[in-house]
Amino acid sequence: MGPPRHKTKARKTPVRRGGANVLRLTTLSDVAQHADVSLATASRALNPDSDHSVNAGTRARVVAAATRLSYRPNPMARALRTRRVPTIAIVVHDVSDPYFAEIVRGATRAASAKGFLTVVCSSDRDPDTELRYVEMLLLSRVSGVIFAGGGLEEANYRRTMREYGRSIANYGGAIVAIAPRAELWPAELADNRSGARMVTEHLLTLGHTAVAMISGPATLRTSRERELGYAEAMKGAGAKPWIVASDFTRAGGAVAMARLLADPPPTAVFVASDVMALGAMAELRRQGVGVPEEVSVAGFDDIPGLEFTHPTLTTVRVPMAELGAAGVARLLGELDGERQVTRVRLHPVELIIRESTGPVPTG
Amino acid sequence: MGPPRHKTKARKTPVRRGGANVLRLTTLSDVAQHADVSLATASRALNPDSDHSVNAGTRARVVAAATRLSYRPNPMARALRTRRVPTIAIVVHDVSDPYFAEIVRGATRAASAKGFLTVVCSSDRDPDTELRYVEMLLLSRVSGVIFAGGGLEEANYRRTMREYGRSIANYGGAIVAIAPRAELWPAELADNRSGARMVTEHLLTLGHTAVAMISGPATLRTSRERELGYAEAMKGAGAKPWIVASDFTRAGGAVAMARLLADPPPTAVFVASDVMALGAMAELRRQGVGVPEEVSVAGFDDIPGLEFTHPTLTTVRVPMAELGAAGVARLLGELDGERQVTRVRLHPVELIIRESTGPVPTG
DNA sequence: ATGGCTGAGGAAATCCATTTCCCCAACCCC
DNA sequence: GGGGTTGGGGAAATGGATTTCCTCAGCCAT
Repeated sequence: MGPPRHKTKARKTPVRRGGANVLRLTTLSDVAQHADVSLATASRALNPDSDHSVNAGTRARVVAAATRLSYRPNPMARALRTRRVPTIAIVVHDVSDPYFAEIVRGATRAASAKGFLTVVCSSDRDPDTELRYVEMLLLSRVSGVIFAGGGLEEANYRRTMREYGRSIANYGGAIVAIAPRAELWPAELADNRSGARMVTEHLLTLGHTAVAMISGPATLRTSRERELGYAEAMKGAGAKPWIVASDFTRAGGAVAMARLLADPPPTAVFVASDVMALGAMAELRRQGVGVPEEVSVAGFDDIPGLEFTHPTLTTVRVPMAELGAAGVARLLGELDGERQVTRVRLHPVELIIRESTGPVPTG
Repeated sequence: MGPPRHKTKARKTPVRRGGANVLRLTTLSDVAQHADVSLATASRALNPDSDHSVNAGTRARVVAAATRLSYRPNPMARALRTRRVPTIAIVVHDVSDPYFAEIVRGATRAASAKGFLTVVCSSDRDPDTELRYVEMLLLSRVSGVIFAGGGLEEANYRRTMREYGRSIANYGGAIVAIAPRAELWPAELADNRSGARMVTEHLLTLGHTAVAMISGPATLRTSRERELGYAEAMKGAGAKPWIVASDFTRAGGAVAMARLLADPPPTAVFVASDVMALGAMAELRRQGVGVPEEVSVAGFDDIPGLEFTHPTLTTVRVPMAELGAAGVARLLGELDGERQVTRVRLHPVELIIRESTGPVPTG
């Protein structure tokens, strides 16, 4: 191999410190030495996208050395220079909600395929928790943030979030939303409004006129979009909208359904999420109300496992995992500077008719 | 403030590069300048755990300056030096499985309270995927890894995993398991065996003698532990064990139950996970078998929402979120060098009796 | 008074990859 | 042949915090 031409400072004997045998992974300078080139050339040979060209032969030598030593760049050192960690973050309201869990699954899979790790942040729908998380993300210089939960309506929250967003953009990070947000970052959204309209129309077509809706908290934009679609369909049929708001949880669905059953009950209920719908169906069963014989129920999202409920639940399929993956793809695109023409892209949803909806009871 | 006594190299005029207005967060050297001390002193003043002492007055000056400038250490620079990122990882089989989702929720919450971000890795129960993830984690120098999914039985997997484990330990990272693993890292485990014994005994006490078990894949240690508890209880009652293995999914549960119903069916079934149990119950309903009138069903885990199934499901409560949190606590303890006397700590589980189990049918 | 120790602070090395300047040779064009 | 470009390579700065190694003053014991 001959004597090294460069005086890249030779490494001292293998480091040991604190008595412990510290692992030393191979560094770029090891590679440079073995390939008999300078650090700069080694770096350029391995990052071909640079503007500085490298002779093909030299590059081959470097690449060979890197392979032989199974060199992996230290992400931290790289991050310190490039000001970005090869990690993305996904901010959800609650990982243990099947809707978000599914999104997270899609996102992590897509991210890891591109060599990115995924940090998951559960805000518990609390503006302050969410802001604290985003601050941590910003300080850690994650490459990007995907907001999977709908935006919250609160003045301070909105202002601070916008500020953090600017900071992230400043260091070269990107932000993408896969749920409706006032800040209007580039977004990949499910077509909530159409979905709600479709499912409501399905219920109307079955002959129902007293179609109530159980919606989520008014502070969540997702609720509002789904309400909008419902209202449109109802208006189109000349029927009177009838909305009860509650939490996006099983218990929330049960409570709301109990409230609906107190008055002369509707013959059909559109529930703004499957999780709530499961709670609502449990309440109906508890009160001995037949589904769909007495009351039809439809949900939204198509979370996994609805084929195993009784009766199986009619719903609107939101491509959750695909949304997560699309969010990642969009994020990485933004990082590469690809400005999309359409800032907000709508993903189609699909009506899935199962057993929980049926014709209006006669008599 | 007077002329600075130290020649900490003064920052050049605010940086602008690439035309973009790049945000410059305050650095330690800013703090040092404002407090009129050297970089080293500033660092030591803000990290009091060091062996090098700092005069109380000096520390106060530094802290004041840091507060005034709202200084936040750059995690990447710190990581480069300390060889560890302030991030932990949790490796699960599938985030969208409610069992793991719940664990992840507990873990992320506990981690963020301590200032750590949490990356989530879903292995899909594939040894190679899991290994790939762990390699990424190792290269990223995460502070620690929590294995939330049971270990897989495969020669190459075990060997490589052990190797990666050594590497992680070498750079000062920690590993903790919250599911049984042959590698036997420090562990916080649910008492699977006792739980399985308890629930089986519950069924036996109700008068059942033909108690079958639907278990998970044989390659998963979690399955094996639960089988062990079941077998113990059966043997104790002089009853013959009867195990059918399947996937840890709703579909897997349904398939296994169908198989059990083909032969002269059991009067009670212990299902090794709630998710499988939901599938099993759906299959029973599909075939018109009454629960618990004809067949009693019990699950394991107590995933959220079982109060809303019909009938509500008897199960064994595993403190999932607490396990996640305990894993984080244990991990951070290990990082601080606290060796626990008990490498493996067992968390008690609790039998939750609901509607799906009842006395053996007469006649 | 002198050697040794401790408390407190500073300069500089370190972690490792990227990037900015330079430099040199070869080549091209008047 | 002189001046200008370009391809290819190197040295050193950079990013920001931690840590090692010094230094110095003050204090105690001999």
